Amino acid sequence: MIGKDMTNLEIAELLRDVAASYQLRGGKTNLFRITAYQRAADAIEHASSELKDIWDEGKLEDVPGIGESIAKHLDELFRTGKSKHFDAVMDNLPPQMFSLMKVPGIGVKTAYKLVEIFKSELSQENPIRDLEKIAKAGKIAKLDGFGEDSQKAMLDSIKEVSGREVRLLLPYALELAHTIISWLKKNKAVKRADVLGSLRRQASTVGDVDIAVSSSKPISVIDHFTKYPQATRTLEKGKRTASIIVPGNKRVDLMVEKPQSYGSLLQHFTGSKHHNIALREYALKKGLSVSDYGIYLIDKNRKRRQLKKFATEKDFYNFLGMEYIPPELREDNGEIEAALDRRLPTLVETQDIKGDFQIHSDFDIETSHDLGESSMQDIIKKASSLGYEYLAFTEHNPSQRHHNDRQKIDLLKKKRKVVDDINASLVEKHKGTVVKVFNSLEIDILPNGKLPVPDAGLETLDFALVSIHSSFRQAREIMTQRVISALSHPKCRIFAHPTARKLNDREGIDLDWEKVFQFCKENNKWLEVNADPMRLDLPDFLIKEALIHGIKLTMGTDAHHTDGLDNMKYAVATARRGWAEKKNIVNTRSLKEFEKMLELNS
DNA sequence: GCCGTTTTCGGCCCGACTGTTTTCAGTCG
Repeated sequence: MIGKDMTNLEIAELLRDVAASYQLRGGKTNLFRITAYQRAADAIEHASSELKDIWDEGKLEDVPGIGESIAKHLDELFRTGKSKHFDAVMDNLPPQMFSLMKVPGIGVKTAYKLVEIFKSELSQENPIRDLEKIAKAGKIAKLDGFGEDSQKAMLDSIKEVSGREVRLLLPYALELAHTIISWLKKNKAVKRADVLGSLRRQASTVGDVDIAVSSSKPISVIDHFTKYPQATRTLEKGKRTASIIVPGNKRVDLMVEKPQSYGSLLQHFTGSKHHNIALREYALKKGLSVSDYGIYLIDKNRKRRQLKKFATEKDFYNFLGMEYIPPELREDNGEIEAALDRRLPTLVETQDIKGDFQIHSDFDIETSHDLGESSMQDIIKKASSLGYEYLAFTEHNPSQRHHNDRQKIDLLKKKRKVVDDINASLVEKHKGTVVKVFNSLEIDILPNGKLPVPDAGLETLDFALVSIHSSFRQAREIMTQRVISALSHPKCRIFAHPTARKLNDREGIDLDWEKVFQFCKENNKWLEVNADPMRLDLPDFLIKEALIHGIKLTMGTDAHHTDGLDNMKYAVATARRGWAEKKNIVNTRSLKEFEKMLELNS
């Protein structure tokens, strides 16, 4: 494989393999080099742009965790397809061991030992499958340092590892978490239970579910937890924590803490790991040692003296001289510095939203894509119940293939009249009643950047969304021009689900975001945060970039049924992860303000 | 190997659980 073609994930994996190799060759002397490589791997895996592009711009060393040395090796990797240094470190180590390490419970030492012993039986193509055969034959239990229990655990892990590829989307993860919390609350010893981890930080997908319980009887709580009826296996069970596997091979972790220290546990277990590490490193410099039990004061000899406990997270952050940091921001992305300077954003909330800007009704304009299932009237009723003042009907454009321009225009005029009639009938009964519906449309951006709707059709609209539903793999320059060309029409105000990604399914398109951001800023175009749990698009890291460029966002649920309007909270969550405030979101404005913004450019 | 609101040298987050052990190594989050 040429280095240039490597994805961030593949490069991260390579660096982790290098770290593992160092661990094997004298882990003691290389202790910090190992963590350095692991940190670099983490940084690259979480980087918001492709490392290749960062390398193109000569900015490898700007990535935190990549210094002079690793940058040099990566440069060689990108130029020539390999790094002599990485190769030398991994030289003489059997490649099978790196595969075996993908099985939970098998680390560097175990993997190496297994390959040494079973070298002839472990193929390079699928060593995990071969290991399963070996374990099934009972050969693991007979080894020094292993037994029946570890052999069984190994077999269970191998069985689960293949089914764990797909990460849970937010709604399913939430449902799972709440089912388990309901079960936990059947135990009287449970004072309080909370969803923590990446689910509390509202990440777009969730790998496992973390739950914290406040209780003075942890043993009883843990015992009850491991008896969860749907659990397929107990992974571990201690005095304070436990883990189970539930159907779908999802892992659920539990931690229990006494009420007086519960704030510290919430903080610790919410993560992210990187946030906590950065926080603890900062604390150390201040003579404080942070753990999940609280904060220790340390003396000159680095001895821990006194433990300060925290019942709430707010107390915890304030003690460190910081503002309370909302969970969505805890990614070690500048939030600690901002919290120290008291300049954290006041994040947008669901109740700030005054309208939904992507809804598909069942009004049939003969679209090429899917039609909505609910009537305009039912949607208005639902929107009113959510406290909205306005909304936009954004069915897909009439299909290209089955209509000539005349027919498209007729269809759009028909819809215009229906929307006008509805608006004439709407009266404000009380605050939070929909008083205006906008006549909009979600228009495909054709591969050549043109719109499948003639100008006379566009004229019937209040404003339009444009989005990509085909030819996802165009080259960056072509794709960028395609988007800008479509957005150039004065009626086109919103670029909907801009990356076109589908979580667990499809990567986003390749765009020159810098150019798109600049175009949007200069021409008063808005970027959508799509609330569909499969999309959550713009993604959080691009939202943060867009806001730095001074771009405004809109929020739409992409609902095809009245139930879909309830998804707005997921768009809000994604925007919060991108540091968005109320003022950054167009549909937090009053109807009057929004209409003024609309006139500006149309 | 990385990094800097003490530092360009001397630090580097903190803890739980398991299995096979007689005090701990390995793995994980």
